[in-house]
Amino acid sequence: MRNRVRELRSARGLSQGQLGVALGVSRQTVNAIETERYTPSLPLAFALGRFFEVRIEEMFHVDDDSRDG
Amino acid sequence: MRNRVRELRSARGLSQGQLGVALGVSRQTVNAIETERYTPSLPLAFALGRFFEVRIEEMFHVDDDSRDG
DNA sequence: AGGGGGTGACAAGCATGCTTTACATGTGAG
DNA sequence: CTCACATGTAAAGCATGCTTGTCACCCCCT
Repeated sequence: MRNRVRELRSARGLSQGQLGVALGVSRQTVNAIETERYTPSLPLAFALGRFFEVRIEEMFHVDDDSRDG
Repeated sequence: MRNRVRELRSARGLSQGQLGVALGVSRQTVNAIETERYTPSLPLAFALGRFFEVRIEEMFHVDDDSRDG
């Protein structure tokens, strides 16, 4: 799942750790999402969308590598 | 995670099984989402949004029962 | 030389999404 | 009554999200 989390985070001058605290997840989770080692859960995607004030579909897009599209 | 999947599905006259086929998941998965026994993954939420042509935030909303909001 | 912040990654372990299989209920048609 | 279909739920098992802990590399500062 491609995403713009790093872009949105660094535009706000935050570290991965700071974003993790703001979202209630670990630094490693933020890192893994940014490096696309895994796809966040729907609740975490909502938390990201709320935090950055963007729609989920603006932040994530399917990369043609998943059966769910 | 509250959702409008049942509403959107029945408005289109589809069974849970038919929706499952359209989404590439099992009938039980559709049922469990509609009865809110669990929250779908982000890829499945995307598939639902595409199928029903609604934004994810229009279809799901957090129910104050999750730390991720 | 040493310390600090930021990042990338891996491992073990627990929680949850999703599958198949299976059983129960209700409804409408023959 | 029997059949078909839609729905609700449960259990076992596999896949994945997320945690803590740890190691490594970079850059900057002292």
